[in-house]
Amino acid sequence: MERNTRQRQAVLDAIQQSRHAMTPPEILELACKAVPTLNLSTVYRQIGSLQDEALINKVVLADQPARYEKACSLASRDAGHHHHHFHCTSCDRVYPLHACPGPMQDLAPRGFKVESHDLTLHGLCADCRRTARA
Amino acid sequence: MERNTRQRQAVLDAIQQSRHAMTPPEILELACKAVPTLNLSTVYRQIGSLQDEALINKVVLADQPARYEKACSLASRDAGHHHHHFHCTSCDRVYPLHACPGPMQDLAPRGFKVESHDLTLHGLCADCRRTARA
DNA sequence: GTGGATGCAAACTCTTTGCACCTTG
DNA sequence: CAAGGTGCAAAGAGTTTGCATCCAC
Repeated sequence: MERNTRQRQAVLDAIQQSRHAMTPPEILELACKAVPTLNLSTVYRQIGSLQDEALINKVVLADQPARYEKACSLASRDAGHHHHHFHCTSCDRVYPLHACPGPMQDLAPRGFKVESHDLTLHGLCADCRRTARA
Repeated sequence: MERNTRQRQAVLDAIQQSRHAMTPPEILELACKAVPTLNLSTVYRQIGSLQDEALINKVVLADQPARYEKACSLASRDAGHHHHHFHCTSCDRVYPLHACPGPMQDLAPRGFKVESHDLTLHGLCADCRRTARA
């Protein structure tokens, strides 16, 4: 898939314009504003090719539906820049984080070899925290 | 659910005897050795009540099927002792970890409030590492 | 004996796929 | 015009539920 259809552009735009990772139904809803006939199957298919082309990343958190975010091409590291996520327990949005606690070999039992890690923080995002205080 | 049926005992035994977290089909397969007529629905229902009773924990890692592990009642902290997991990329097993890098408030953007975190390490477990070296 | 648990089948959610029609290059 | 994409509907995994039967208490 690489043909530049309206559907493809609508899906890509939806994901790139959002500050947080979105689920396929959310992507559909947003992209439908540009292409009303857009179908969930097409969203899934485009999500598939956009991932292959490394334009977007799949973000799956424990016990959460799959979400997709724009691949932040930090100009430096070519493929999937290592990062983590923050999950707001109030609005249920997932935001990218740019910090990382670093290597984790010491947390594993002796004999285990750590090759990578995933970290998710849960709490209140700035918007929800502000609202909660009002 | 609290009646002590053979099915309940078989499901609980299967989960408690394992050193690693198991998926529902794995639990079924193991528990079927004790109760051959055991059904996946029953496994799911028992998993549900065992969780309510805090005898087992659900472990869901990104892009992985749900798994269940015995709740390690460290005698100290009553409910769900905070811990993380190690996922072996070779044998696909999930092991509990007992170490934790600690609080993570500094990794979140300003304005965000961190309340908890999930961490998963990926790599080779001791068994697979040993095999790989042979 | 009776209410809760079980087994089976059907329903549900999320995702993928087959196929005829439509669109991009 | 031809290759590839789209929309719809149906098929698949994983999990839940309705219901008649069964069994622990």
